[in-house]
Amino acid sequence: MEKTEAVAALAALAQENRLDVFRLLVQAGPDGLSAGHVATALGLAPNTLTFHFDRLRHAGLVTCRRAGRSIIYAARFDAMRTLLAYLTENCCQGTESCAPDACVPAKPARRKAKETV
Amino acid sequence: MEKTEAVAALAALAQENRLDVFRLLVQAGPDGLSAGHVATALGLAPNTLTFHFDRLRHAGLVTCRRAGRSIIYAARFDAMRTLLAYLTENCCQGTESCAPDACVPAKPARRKAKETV
DNA sequence: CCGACATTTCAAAAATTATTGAAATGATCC
DNA sequence: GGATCATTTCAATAATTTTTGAAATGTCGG
Repeated sequence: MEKTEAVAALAALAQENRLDVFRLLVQAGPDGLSAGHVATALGLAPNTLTFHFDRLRHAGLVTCRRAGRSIIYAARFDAMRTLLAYLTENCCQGTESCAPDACVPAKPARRKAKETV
Repeated sequence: MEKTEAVAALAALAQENRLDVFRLLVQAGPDGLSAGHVATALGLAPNTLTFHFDRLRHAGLVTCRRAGRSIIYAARFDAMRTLLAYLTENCCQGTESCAPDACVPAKPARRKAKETV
């Protein structure tokens, strides 16, 4: 991942409304939500929301597709993972300062027997 | 983690120079680097760097301590992990859209027998 | 085709953020 | 104590970003 992309993605997330939007989409899963649904859920003006969607989309963090007269936005999970990996690249000089538990699923599947201390 | 903190941390990272600074500190490990060392490494004016350090510090992403006439800055790995976890909270509705490989260590220690495919 | 709805576009104003240069602080060396 | 080095503070300017309101586009149902 290039630095420019990472900055774009972080800048896209570094705003209260957009962070709300993105997390809502992340929690909604791959199927996404309509623009109107998001606007209602978060209480944002539709044109303001378009502006924020645009920034998220240009940052590569969401995709959109038309469905009838609505437009459905969805989080790009691959982009999110790439970003997280970029932040921790070559981290901690081999020390264990950085634990790998980045994904906290809604439904905890099953815990491993024991972590590598 | 509160939304406000997350926005602060993301905003702190959403700037080219600060992202460089933070990643340099992340790669330097828990011991950190002096302000001057960072300034030289990245070619930044010392007062500009102070401004950026301040933002990183207020966002809780770095700590600083004095050592002689230098001041040593270090990444806060705990804060980084908390932020990453916040982004992926309750993610993907149980689908596997979000993989857990957030930490890519500099020196690959030893590979586990087999990854969970 | 017309009316209603969902979303986007455009332009301007308001707010926030980054960089700069000069001067101040604090620690060390002689 | 005075010179020197490392970093910070302060104030001003420059640049970017967010919000707003009004009008436009595209889609559907009758």
